[in-house]
Order: sequence, then C-alpha cells, then structure tokens
Amino acid sequence: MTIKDIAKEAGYGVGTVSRVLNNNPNVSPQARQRILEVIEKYHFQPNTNARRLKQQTAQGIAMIVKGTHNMLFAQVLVELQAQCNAAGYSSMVYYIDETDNEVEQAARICAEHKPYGVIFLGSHREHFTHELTQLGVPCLLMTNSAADCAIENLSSVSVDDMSAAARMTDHLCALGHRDFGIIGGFLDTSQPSAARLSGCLSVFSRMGLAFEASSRYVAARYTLEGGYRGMERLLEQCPDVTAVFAFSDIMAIGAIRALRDHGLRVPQDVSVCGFDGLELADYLIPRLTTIRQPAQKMAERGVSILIRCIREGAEAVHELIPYQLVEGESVLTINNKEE
Amino acid sequence: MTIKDIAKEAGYGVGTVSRVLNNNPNVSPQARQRILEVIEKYHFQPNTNARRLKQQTAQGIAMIVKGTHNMLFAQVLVELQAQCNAAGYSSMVYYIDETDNEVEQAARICAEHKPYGVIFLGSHREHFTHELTQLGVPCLLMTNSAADCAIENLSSVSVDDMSAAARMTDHLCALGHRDFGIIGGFLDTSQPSAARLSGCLSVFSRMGLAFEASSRYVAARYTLEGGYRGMERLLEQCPDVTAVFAFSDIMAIGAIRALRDHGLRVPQDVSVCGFDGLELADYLIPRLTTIRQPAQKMAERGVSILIRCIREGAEAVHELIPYQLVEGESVLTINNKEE
DNA sequence: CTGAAAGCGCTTACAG
DNA sequence: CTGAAAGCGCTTACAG
Repeated sequence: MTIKDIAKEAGYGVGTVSRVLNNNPNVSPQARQRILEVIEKYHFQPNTNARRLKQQTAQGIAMIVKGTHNMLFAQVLVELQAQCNAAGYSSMVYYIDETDNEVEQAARICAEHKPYGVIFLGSHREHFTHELTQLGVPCLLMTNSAADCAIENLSSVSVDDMSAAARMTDHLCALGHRDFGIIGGFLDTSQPSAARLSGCLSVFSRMGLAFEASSRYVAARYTLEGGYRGMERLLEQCPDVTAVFAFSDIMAIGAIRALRDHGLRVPQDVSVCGFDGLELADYLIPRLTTIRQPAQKMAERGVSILIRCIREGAEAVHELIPYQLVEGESVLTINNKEE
Repeated sequence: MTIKDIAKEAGYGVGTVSRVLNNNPNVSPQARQRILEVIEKYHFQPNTNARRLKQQTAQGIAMIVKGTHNMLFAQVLVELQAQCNAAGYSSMVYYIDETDNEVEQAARICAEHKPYGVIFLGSHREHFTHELTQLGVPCLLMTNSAADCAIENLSSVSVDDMSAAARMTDHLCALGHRDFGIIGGFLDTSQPSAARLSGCLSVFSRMGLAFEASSRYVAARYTLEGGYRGMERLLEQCPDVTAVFAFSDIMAIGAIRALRDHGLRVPQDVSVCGFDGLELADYLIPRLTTIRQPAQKMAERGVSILIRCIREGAEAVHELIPYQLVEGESVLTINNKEE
C-alpha cells in the first residue's frame, strides 16, 4: 500500500495525496475529504524512509544512555525528555552496553537517524576524542564535565564534583569524623569519581588527616552489590572507620546493608553518606545524607544549551549547576575519644 | 557526500561502491581497497533512509515503555535487551508518557521504524483493542496477562497476579494477621491491581474475614510518594491494621517511611510486604517480604515467544511464569490477643 | 568483476 | 486547486 494506490483509489494524483498527508492548504475540501476517507479505509501510513529521503529531514534529539541501572540517569532522562518535548523536539533513547564505545555508537546512530543533537548520559572519558566532531551535530554530556575535553561541539552540564565531595567531607569533619572510608568508582574510567576523590583529599590534607587511599578508597561498580562488597572490604581493611562516603546513593544503600549484616548500625555505629540525591534517598530508613544533583535543573539547562547550539550554532559551553547538601539521618556527630 | 561522489573519486561505478559497502564478495581486491580508502578519507556514511527505502528492511524489536519510573520495568528491560541481542535482533526503546495511548504510539513507531515486533511494558487494558492487529507484526505484553484480550497477534508473559496476591495473603494470615490494609493501583486502569486485589479477597472470604474495601484498599500511583500517602490514608481510615500489602516494592518503601514518620516501626508495630521483588528490596532495612517476578526468566520467555511468532508465524501465547514469595524481615508473626 | 539503469515511496517546484 | 515529472541516495538484477 503506497501513496500511488491511495491516489488511484481516490481518483487523484499522488501529488494531491501527498499534499493532504502533509496538511498542505492547496487542496480542495472535497479532494481532501475523499482522500482522507481512502487513507482511513486502509489505515495507510506513509513510508517514513521515503519521506525522510526526500525531505532529508532530521529526527529530534538522540539520548545515549550507558547502562540501564543508573537511577540518577533514569531521573535525568525523564526530565530531559520533558524538556525536549516542550521545546518541540522528539527524543529517542538508546541504551548501550556499559562496555560499548559511546562515540562509535553515536556515529552509528547519527548515520541511521540523523538527529539534530546527541545527549550522552554516562561516559568513559577516553572515548571522547575529537572524533566526536565528525558527528557533525551538537553534543551534550550530562552529569559529567567535559570542559577539559575541549571538543568544539561538546557541551556539558554537571555539578562540580570536586567541590561537592569536598563540601561533604568538610561536613563530616565538622561533625567530628576523622576516620574515613570511601566507596567510589574505578578511578581509571570514572572521571567523576576521580574528581570527587580529589575533593575529599584536598580536605583531608587541609585538615592534616592521613588518608591511606590504598586501603580506605575502595573501587566498585555503581550498584547495590558494589556498595555492599565495597563496604565489606572497608570493614576488613580499616575497621576503625566512623564515616563512609559512598559516591552514589545506590552504593550507600548497599553499604548500609552490609554494615547491618555485620552487626553495625547506621548512623549510631558508622555514619554513611551518599551522592546523587535520588528521590529514594529521602524515603530510606535512615534518610540518606547525600549530595543532591538537581536532575530537573540540569536537564533544563542541558536542553536549553543544546538547542542554542542546534538553532543558532552557538559555541559549546560547560555549565556547572549548584549541588545541594541534603542532611538526612544517616550521619551522626561523633565524639572523638582519642583526641 | 553520497555514494556517487565516492564512486567518482574512486574511479568506479556506484554499483561497485554499494557492493563494498554491503560486503558483497563480487568486488576485486584492488577496487575494494581503493573504495575503502575514499570512504575512510571522507568518513562517508551511507544514507540509511535511502538504504532502507530500497531494502524495505525492518529494524529489530521495538520496546514501548510506559512511564520511566517503574523499576521493575527497568530491570526487565535490561534483560529483554540482552535476550534480543543474543538472538541477533537490535532493540530500540521508546518511552512514552503514562497518559499516552500505547497502541497509537506503537502504530506511529511501526510506521517509522518497521520493527519485526513490538514489546509493551505497561499498559492500559482499554487501549488493547483489535486495532493492534493492524500493526501487522507480532506483539508482546510483559508483566501483565493479555489472555483475555484475545488479540491474535498479542502474546503475553506475566506472573499469575491473582494467585501471587492470594499466596502472600495466605502467608500473612498464617502468621496471625487479620487486620489488613492494601495499597494498590487504580482499579479502573490497572489490570494487575484488580487481579491482585481479587486474589486477596478470595483468601479473606475463605478465611471468613471482613474486608471493607472502601477504607482498607487505597488506590495510589506506583511511586514512593504514592505509597507514602497511601499509608497515611490507611492510618487514618483503619489505624488497627497489623499488615499492609503494597502492590509494588516502591510503594512499600514509601509506606514504611510513612509508618516511621508516624512513630510506628516495621515490622514490630506493623508488617509490610511488597510486590515485584526488586533487587533493591533485598538491600533495604528491613529486607522486604515480597513477591518476586523473575525479570530474567520473564524476559527470556518473552523474547523466545516473540521470536517464534516473528520467524515462524507462530500463534500468540499467554504464558504464566512462576513467581516466588521472598521472605524478608518486614513481616512479623502476630499474636492476636483478641482471639 | 563491473557499470548502466530501474526502481524503492515519497515531496515539490513547475506548468497549467 | 491539480497532475506529471524530477529527484532524494541507495541496491540489485541484468548484461557484459
């Protein structure tokens, strides 16, 4: 069933059928009505490939998400889609494997779907090379700064990871904590984890605190199980910790469960804080002390920046969004008896 | 940049270029090499629309997800994608608004992308009419039975909601509970909630228990906040409840937090159980007693069924997957002093 | 192994 | 307002 069949059945030419399909006003009411009838009768759907081939048209905004397990991404994604729709762009989500090269995948997706722009959620820094410019469309990295990539078509929106981690560390220190454990991502691949760790370290050094990273920083996946196992390793390697900083809320949940399974209570025995500020964090018992990355605000800024790049050919920008320290119930003041 | 430009630059015809693009063996090594060079030089990507227009080719399997907030869907989705990839199909995820008509959206998506098949996660039963057959491809509804829809191209894979809810209710009764509250979805739109409620009711009536649905069944959205507010309403309407059955784990988390905020502990004061069996349920404190819907198993069966329909034109089937009652720490035995 | 040509289903000036 | 025709970029028999 093609436009030709419709034309024949309706007794008009293909051009006229095409016009009614495209809401072109230059069609007589009776022609329109008759053609609409036939279209309805056969539930005709014009071939999009042919249509696009002619129109050379693009397709909204592609969102490439690395890993389906990240709840922060899920939250940001919802907001991104809402913002895109509000701005009149359709959006398309592509989940790719955590081990895939997102830039290669983006090239494939651009070739197939010709989006106006591409948004990345999650990234391995090493993949973001100048090859990205060959995509030929504006790109945006979410929740992760790409300022130091210096790729001309790549913008980014994120919180200042280093500063946020430092802020949380300061908070814990102010409450009397001195013996820290950290559960974060793998430093060679997770840029945000590296930034957050350096934020923590800067506070430690300012406070004159020793921090044996080899035993007190545990690298794990950003999952419940990662947090759980990471906490178990911390308990082995430095059972004296009074405060554990998990670099994601999900990891923090895993860590809290591990502590409980080892007979320790949060926050009475050990304080635990997270990072992300998921809605979930606010419903846990204890409510999680965490750094909130404002998903809606980030999405709003991200889409706005990307659209300026698309429509006006604006230059890439790297924007930092204010984070927020959320005080929950998972962190307690400590009286350091040793001091 | 088109195949024609490449052909000219390489000194061959477009046919030959097309052949190397498609790995057709009928190309001399030197032609292949030369053409590949030129392709590489310009980073040429063939136009997918043109390609598809010619090949009339389809595109893997479309997954239409209603609402981005459902964690069970997120889990199932991951498994579905893995299964599709393993079977050699690419997959594409389309999130649609909770208020959208998923069948209309599916029609649009089929017209645009011509998938081999469509998988629905989440549904309003009323939208699943015989219009679905006009999609012309096999469809599959996940986590929700479509047996009574009797649509010839629609299969489904789900647990037996009624039986699962009855099983959980039996379990609670066996532990001595008599005063129940239920937090579920809106019965007019959520088919699974209706089935689960009827499972509960069947046990109540078998046990000779009165259940005033108007006050003891609270309808809410399947969200943390829905669970929280639902629990608050239960506390108002029937403060005597000893056991609360939430029809999703996420709702259960919200309910537990609400109880805590009203000075009640779980499970010491009130028992709470969920439904879904998310990985998260196993990391909460207390671990959640829940019905596990085996995401991996369901995805495996779903994809296998859909592929048989696609490849062999097999008839739609409606398969029930065994659920599992997971005993966590959120439910306690009760001594009914009144008896 | 290669090229010229037809055709996929549509849109859009162009001429009427 | 309408139709005939060109052409979007590719693939694929067909003939050599």
